[in-house]
Amino acid sequence: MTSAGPPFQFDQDVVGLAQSLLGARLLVRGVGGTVVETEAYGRDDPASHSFRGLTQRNASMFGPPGGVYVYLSYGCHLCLNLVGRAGEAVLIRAIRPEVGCEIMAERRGLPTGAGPLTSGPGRLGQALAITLEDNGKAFGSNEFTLTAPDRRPAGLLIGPRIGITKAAERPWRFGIAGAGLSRPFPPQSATGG
DNA sequence: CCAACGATTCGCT
DNA sequence: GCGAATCGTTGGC
Repeated sequence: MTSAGPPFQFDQDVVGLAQSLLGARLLVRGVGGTVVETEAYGRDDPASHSFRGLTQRNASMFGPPGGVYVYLSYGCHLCLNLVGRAGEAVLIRAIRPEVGCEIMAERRGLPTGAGPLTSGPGRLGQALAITLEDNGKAFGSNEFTLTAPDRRPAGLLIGPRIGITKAAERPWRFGIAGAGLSRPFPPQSATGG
């Protein structure tokens, strides 16, 4: 039919949310592609921005499920998150660029068709022109659309999260094998594919 | 108030 | 593979 897929279920455990996001079509102001890499950040999670409770920066993490949480990383990069249950969020680490590739390349300062557009949270934020103004907005709005895949994609990868020092042993990074990942997954983490 | 620290990326060795 | 860039948030004094 004309349906682009089932509605997305935001109100679920953040680990399941991070996995179910894989294969979804993400568009920000009409530009984007398919989510291929995510990380889960929980409420009682030393690596999470919400670990020490509500602050001004992480306030949107405690907002309604389906919200947009944007933060500035290393003073340079704006990273996009999907808010789940209170204090939980999914960092979108990589998408496969499909819609508006020329726009994304221009935003990244790269020639069309050359270089990584949206593999890595900082690159993705730049390619999708994410700003702190987007913090607190909602997925499902005109600006942020998210469509779940008809089927769970094959080739699920599971591994430890990237770039953190606390709770690094938690296998809360998820990806789709063979896609444009920000970094390779450790060996032996492929399942079902 | 001040110092330390990132959920990163890019360029150079 | 390693280190600088860069600045808001955080925690301690």
